[in-house]
Amino acid sequence: MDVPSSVKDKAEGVEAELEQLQKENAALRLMLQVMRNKYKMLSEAYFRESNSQVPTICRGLTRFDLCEDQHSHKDILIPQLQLAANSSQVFVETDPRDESHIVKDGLQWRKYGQKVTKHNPFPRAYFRCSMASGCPVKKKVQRCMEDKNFLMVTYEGQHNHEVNPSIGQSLSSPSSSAMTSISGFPNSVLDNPLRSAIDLDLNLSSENSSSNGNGNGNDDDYNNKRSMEDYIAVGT
DNA sequence: CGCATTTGACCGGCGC
DNA sequence: GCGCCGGTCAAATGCG
Repeated sequence: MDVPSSVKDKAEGVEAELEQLQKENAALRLMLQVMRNKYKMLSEAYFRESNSQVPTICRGLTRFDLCEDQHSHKDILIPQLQLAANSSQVFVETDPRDESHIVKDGLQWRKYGQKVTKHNPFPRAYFRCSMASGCPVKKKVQRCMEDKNFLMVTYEGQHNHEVNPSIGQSLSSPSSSAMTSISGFPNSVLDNPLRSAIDLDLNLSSENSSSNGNGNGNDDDYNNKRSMEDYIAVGT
């Protein structure tokens, strides 16, 4: 019983895409989980602080962390978001056995410390930007406790030098197969939480359309991708 | 030999 | 005041 090679190719293509989508789905689930945790912490902190009338400092919380329920807390969250405007967090999928803390984000970093923190058994590595002398940007890299396949990378500060615009693209290079920006990395234009969510969706589609081979897919591939996306869109 | 990394020591902020 | 914890420093070490 012969199966036409074109059908076989299609099936393989769909399988590959399915695998890719499953990876992305895992990344999104993880992100959602982290967001839930942070939102829970934030809301608890807010209700605690609002009782005592003491301003809440929410360093480390980012715009996208808060967008999930922004409509109900819009008024109180905005000042806190501005406090965190200089920091951002991304997730990078890596081999869980890889302990190098290396994230290929297109910048040069110099490691200056490593610590084991209380709530995460995995060591946290501290890096400084070494692309220009005196650049104040730092990043922290730590394996995500919820999913060992991901590194949590926290950037702080703004570069005092030119940053190649293509760096943003390198963030989702094959070496980091699922890199999901949580919020306002200085070189990514994420002006508001909703924009972040929209970008995320667009990335899913655009990554799919370029992830399968040379990026010059033929019409069949295109149709397969469309139907797969349509299928997923209907299913959600 | 120069530069990057490692790692224990140190410091400052915060809560009790 | 004390202890805990996260972040940084700096000497030792490794590597090209």
